Amino acid sequence: MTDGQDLGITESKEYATGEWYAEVVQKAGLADYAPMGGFIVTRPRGYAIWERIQDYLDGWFKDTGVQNAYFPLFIPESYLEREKDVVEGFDPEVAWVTHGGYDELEERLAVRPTSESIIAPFMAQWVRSHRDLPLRLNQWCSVVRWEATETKPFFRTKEFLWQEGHTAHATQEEAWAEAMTRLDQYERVYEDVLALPVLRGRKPEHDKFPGAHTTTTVEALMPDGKTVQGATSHYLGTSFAEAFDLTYADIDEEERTAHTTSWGLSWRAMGALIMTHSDDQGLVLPPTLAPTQVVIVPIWQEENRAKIIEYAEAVESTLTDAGLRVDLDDRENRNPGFKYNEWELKGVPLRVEVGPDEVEDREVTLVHRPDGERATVDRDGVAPTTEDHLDTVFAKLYADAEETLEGEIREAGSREEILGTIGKHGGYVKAGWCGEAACEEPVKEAIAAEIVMVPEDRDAEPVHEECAVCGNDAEETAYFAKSY
RNA sequence: GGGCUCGUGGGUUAGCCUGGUAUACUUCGGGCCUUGGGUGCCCGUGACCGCGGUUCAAAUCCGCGCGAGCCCA
Repeated sequence: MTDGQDLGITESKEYATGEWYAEVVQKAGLADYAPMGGFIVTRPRGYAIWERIQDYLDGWFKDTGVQNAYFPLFIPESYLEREKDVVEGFDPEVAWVTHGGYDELEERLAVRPTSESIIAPFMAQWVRSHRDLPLRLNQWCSVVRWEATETKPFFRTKEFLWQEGHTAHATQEEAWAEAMTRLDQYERVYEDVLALPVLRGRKPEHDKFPGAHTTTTVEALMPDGKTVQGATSHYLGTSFAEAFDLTYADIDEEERTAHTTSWGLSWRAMGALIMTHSDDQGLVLPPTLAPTQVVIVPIWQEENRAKIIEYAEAVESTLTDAGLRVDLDDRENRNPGFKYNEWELKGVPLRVEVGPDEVEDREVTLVHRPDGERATVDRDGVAPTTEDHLDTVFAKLYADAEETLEGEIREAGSREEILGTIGKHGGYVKAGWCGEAACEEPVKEAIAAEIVMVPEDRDAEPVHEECAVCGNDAEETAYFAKSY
């Protein structure tokens, strides 16, 4: 036990989720709080996770016709105003630059809260004919939204890292397909990389991206029963193209307005990752993202030390040669128990122990981070065996998260039942809904739960015939949940 | 938006009520010791969130800020 030494995690995930989360983020070395409220410093171990998420997504984007570009951090006010819905949507949380050095600027500059209004004008310039379409641009950058509400590392910070994709297409069908391709990729990155099952859906009309025709989302459920909007993909229709004059000459020489999309995933994905898999021992990472996938801890006595280190080093090169990310922890002044605890805190998915017993029998002992399961396996073929165990660790994480999700989708037929069910269990509650934002209000007021999504398929039959709140005919199924 | 709690070396913390010398663990640097779940010893570096007030004297009391966390809306 720690016995007064607070090297590890001291808060309980189950009983003090917020404090626990803050402690994991800091003690696992992912981030520190910056001197300005609402900002964080991302440390190398945290940034490495983000880089891996980037690597996966960026590769898929490029495989599907996307090109990366970079647009300025600042957006002139006059540009921002060209799409009035966007201005109104983000106005309260835009940070403004008013001075350059000692001089007041003639026109103030917005720190981008999102970049549609600076990217679209250039897309309009670059698109002349149908031959220039589709145009698919993406940028990895940070944006600033001056949130009034409380912040939490990675989940909600005033500046956050993300990617924003912006595309233009000749037809609605193509643009819609584009939005779906990106939603598929977001679902895939959550499920295959982060080991987090998600729900796919649409945002209700009153909660769409400002100016969008349709906003689609992937939602992940956190262990405290709140949902996180994991990523969004918007079909913007022609409204943005109209505002920015993004038109093209079609094959029949007619001038037509393009259909556009935008889509983004932020480092909030990391917040969901940490929150879901980690435990009272500290960080838990899936092998796909862990900066160190395997840590080798040698266990020696004075007389056999050289032999054991040599054996451990050989195991290290075998695993490294197989392409795994391996650390050999041969620090002198730390005993094995200390090292176990430290690497568990830092989220290394698999530990390899080699001591006199293993050397004697030409074996190694593997220990899974999530549950401590151990297996002693042959030294021969240790690389493929280790890879199998890493796959198993991933599967365990996914299965746990999936089990949680499946048990947390419930139904309710009345306002009281919605309130009662979410109040008692958290999670998602499906209910019939007439489509009026007004029917969300009583639920929002009472327990701060919202309609976080509706089914992707607009024609899907509602779960009940009547709106659970007003009793009128239900148009669709609303998923109510508390949200991060 | 409303309420509550908290802020002391890099991390964790004692001291605060009852004003006067700041405690310990850990990290880090140096030295010794040496390992199957946070090993022990010695030396060293290192802190009272900011501003104002009360006072001979403020980490401590008061006010205002800033920051963090929680609860409610």
